[in-house]
Amino acid sequence: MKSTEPVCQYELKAARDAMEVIQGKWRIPIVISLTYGTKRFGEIHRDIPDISPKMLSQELKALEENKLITRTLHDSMPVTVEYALTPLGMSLRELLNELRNWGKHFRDEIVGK
Amino acid sequence: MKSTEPVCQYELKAARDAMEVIQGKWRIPIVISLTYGTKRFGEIHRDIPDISPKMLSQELKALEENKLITRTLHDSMPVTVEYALTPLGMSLRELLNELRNWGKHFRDEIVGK
DNA sequence: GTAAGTAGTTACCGCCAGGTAACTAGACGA
DNA sequence: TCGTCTAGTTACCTGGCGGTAACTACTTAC
Repeated sequence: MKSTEPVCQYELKAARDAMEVIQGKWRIPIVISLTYGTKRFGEIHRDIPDISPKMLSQELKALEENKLITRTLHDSMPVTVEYALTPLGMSLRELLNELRNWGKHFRDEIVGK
Repeated sequence: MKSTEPVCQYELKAARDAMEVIQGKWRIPIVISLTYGTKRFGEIHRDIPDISPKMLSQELKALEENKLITRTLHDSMPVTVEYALTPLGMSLRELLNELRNWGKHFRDEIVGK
């Protein structure tokens, strides 16, 4: 028996691309937080209390580099910064839904039982 | 402004549960390989040539512990071992589809442009 | 007896994701 | 002038993910 599934090589690559962008402990939570609308640094931090400012800052930069979010600086009295999903970031919606659905399913099946 | 999205805490948790199981460089590729049917150690290895036997063995164990796959030993002439998806593993189908779809989309948008 | 194919295991090592703690810097209010 | 809000930055450290190489143990074929 030689190479088993030549077909799946392309499929594998696409899934890996997605995982690379999504990978890590904090990116998914950050994106989910932003699906509820534009938010400031501190607001995201309040949605995800156990992230450190260092990690939040670092992951926001990474997401911005991947064109999933935008960073907008407002010159208001105390300088505020607004983060928002780009269309590409919003296109994660379906994937996030499946992630949540399966997460619930998994918890019911394994942790629940 | 205080806590921003009390709703999203439950959603966040589910997505995190899913990510924890899926996380890492090799689990998704292994599961995808097994969606094409029951396979032996060497066959999976041929589908994913750049994984080392150590990592493959390690990740297969983790997937088995999470009840996503089963390991069956066959006492044939050369002992063979068959890995197969459990129903829970198969329930990843939709999530994997979204992962692939979005991976392609991302590649078109970012790498392509 | 030696090579090749089954399915792994073991030892060793490096890098970086992620955590903690402290610090920065400007503006506002008491 | 001290505390609090804004939004981060910097230094330091640890654990584990993942890589490489070598080795195990059994069977069949040459």
